[in-house]
Amino acid sequence: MSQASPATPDAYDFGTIQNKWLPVWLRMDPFRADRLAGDAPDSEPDTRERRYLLDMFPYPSGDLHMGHGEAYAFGDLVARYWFQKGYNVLHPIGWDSFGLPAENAAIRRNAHPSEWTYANIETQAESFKRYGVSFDWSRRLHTSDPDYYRWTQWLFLRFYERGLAYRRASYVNWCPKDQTVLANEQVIAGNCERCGSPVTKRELTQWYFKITDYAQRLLDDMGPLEGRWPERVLTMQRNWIGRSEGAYVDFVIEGRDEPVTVFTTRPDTLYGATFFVVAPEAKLASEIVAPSQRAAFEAYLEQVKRETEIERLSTEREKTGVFLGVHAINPVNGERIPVWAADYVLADYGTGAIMAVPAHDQRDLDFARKFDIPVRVVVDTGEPDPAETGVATAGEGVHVNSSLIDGLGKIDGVRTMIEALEQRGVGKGAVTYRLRDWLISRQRFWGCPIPIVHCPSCGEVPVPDDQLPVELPDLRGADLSPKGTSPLAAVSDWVQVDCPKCGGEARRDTDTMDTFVDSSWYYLRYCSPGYDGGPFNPEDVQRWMPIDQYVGGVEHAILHLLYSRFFTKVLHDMGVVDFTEPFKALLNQGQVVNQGKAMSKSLGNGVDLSEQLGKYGVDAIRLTMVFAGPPEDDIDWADVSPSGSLKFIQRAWRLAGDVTSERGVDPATGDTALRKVTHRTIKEFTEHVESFKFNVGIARLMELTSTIRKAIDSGPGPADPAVREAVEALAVMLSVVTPYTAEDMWERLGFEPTVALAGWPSYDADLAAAESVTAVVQIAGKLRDKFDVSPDISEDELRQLALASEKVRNALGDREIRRLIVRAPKLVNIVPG
RNA sequence: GCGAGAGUGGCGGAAUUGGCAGACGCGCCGGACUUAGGAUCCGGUGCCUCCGGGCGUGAGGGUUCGAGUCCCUCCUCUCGCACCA
Repeated sequence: MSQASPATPDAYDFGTIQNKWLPVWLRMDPFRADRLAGDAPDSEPDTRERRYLLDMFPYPSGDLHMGHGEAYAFGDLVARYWFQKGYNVLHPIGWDSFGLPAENAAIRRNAHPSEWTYANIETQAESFKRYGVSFDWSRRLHTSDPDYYRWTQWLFLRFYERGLAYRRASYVNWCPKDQTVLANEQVIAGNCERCGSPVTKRELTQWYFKITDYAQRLLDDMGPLEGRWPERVLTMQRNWIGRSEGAYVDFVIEGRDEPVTVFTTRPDTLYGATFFVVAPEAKLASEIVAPSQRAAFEAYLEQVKRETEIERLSTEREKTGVFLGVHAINPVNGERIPVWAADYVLADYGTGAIMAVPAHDQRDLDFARKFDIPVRVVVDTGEPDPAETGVATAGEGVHVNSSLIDGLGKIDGVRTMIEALEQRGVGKGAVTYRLRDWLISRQRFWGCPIPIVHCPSCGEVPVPDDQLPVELPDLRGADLSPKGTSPLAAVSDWVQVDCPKCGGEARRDTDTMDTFVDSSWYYLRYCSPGYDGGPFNPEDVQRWMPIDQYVGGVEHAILHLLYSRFFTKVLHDMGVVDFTEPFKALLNQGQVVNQGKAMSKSLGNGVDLSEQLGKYGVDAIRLTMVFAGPPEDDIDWADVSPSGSLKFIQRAWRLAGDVTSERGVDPATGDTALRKVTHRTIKEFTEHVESFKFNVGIARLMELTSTIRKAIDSGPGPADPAVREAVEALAVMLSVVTPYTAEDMWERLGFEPTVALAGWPSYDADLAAAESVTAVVQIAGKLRDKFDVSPDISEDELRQLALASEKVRNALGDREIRRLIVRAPKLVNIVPG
């Protein structure tokens, strides 16, 4: 098509149209936020109502792909709709430009990560422009720019001051391929979120953000997001945070002064505790192990450390463990119970130790049966004895063998037991969360350096604000290959630094931050991109935030979205923003797949966006994405028809060339039947856009297009003002999906660019209202006749019409009418006797 | 195992409060115009049919004058979490 002869008045050629309008738009730059305010400092402000639409910014891995094509088609549709509605719209773009792929590419090519990164950014920027996305290019940012990461570091230091950034030694997730640690959120089913390698554990000292301090608020603040975020994202976040209620209980360990606290959700089963388990990696385990058992314990610990997360998490796996040679004292009955180390207890959840109640917890029962530990029933649920069946009775029942709570049910038992524990000072009611602190340090080069100096005499010293940014050294040509420690550690003249506090010799922290830190605040930077008095200008953030509509993939349901919510709450507590949630509404677009499977090189089913654009043009591809189905559903490229989209676009475009009436003629003198369709379409398309039912909206535009075609060819003809009215409205509505075609139609209709700011068409409610509706007559619920009636027909009139119908009387025969339901104006149901 | 969501033609998908099932598109069939058609336009297209009609929204039951929609049981699929005490 694009290779065909250049566009003549009757031949649509998308290549010609794209080449014609793209330079015009770039020159006009029509999508600047605050567009009505001049650039002069004393100019009037843009007082229109503001809307902030944000698409999740891309990672610059090569050119844009099909997934980008889909996501940005949806985001752009909404943004362009808001522009047409006359809002002052902020629709920015930038790049999440730190990250491992750049580093790995640099290692392969023996180049600097920035070369690969910034080259890809330029490629993507050009592709976005060609794709016709309505960005405000003046606000572009890259998280790998020192101007940006200076403020990432600044924020880190504010977190540090507030005790929300800290370092500790712990067993952490380790990706052996990427040679770096990972946050809990970045381990997907035991595998590295990035590269898919099985994750192992390592004991390392790492930086954390104390997101657990915000667990309850992260839960509570989801209330207002209900209905405006996808339900499944909210559910996933709730599950991830994982609040659970129960109690802390203190157990004395023989030979140790300090009692050991455990968390349990079933304090009511305390009398059924027959052993005690400590996580092998927990410090406690090696502290309390008896000398006689130390060798056995250490062998076990080695074995546990070798296991990958996948092996460890497998539910079929047999329980393992080792007796530690000591006993704990049950605080309610003084009973001595053996203490074991077993890896089914996690070191970093609760207190890393549990009381085991095998009768009423399946995991404890599995363990007890394997190691011949007694099972004592303390809740009678009416089910058979767990010791015999091997099935723990975890449900509700009446307490037995439990002294002070005998005879009580679960709820009363829990309450009474907590009261008793509190009275004796050996426990208390408690809430814990599954959420862990966010591990943010990474042993890689291409990220934001952690602005901390380690001084032999002063300890951790923050880099003073006026010395930010701590810039990455130019490691061109250096060895970046992963070695398990940051490549920065090898750059001695970068690492060695004077201590900001005492001036003595000190060393920089050599880890870089998780790139999810960079992306946790970029949406704030967009509000005042050049600002150098802080990460953002609070006044500008006040004006634009929170984001009215966020658009992006569901793969960030927890990761990025949870982190950003956390950041926003911290900034709120710092007093610099007055909102607590960054994203008022969220739209998750689905994935583009091919032949039922995710596109991948190994499957050979990849579809290249730029190739599709070359074949069908930008508009047809965008339309195909939007028309394929609901935005949140996956699109199988094998099931959709870009050529069908192109056909429709051409049909619409030709209409503009057929209009022969002049601009500005009063459409009221035009054909009423066509006007009704036009106005009803405007009404419905608007509603469908507002409710994100874009595919249904497009269907209405297709119907309008057919109707106009008929009006021109076999109706009132091309000179009728109603035809012009219809085509103008069609062009403006299409502009949110197929901007090039719409612009060209607009020109053919005699207007100047740009159709993008032409203003959304309004509709006449009388014309949009249906003049007649189809009433149906059923007999016993089966359709027997239908006819057109006025929408405001009375029940009586409708009943008369129905009973008078020939078809109805035939079908009814001589049966009695037992009941008659009339729902004017749509339905009559006759129930025969 | 736990949690969430979804099952509608050959396909993608439509269907206010329960009220014409299958909008729109793809594909397919037929026609027009053509030297030609992988262009364009027009028409048809859920299944069965003795052409009266009958049957149809994963299966079975229920509520109702009326169920794709509400309730119960089951089946299948997708996604998330996965020893969280």
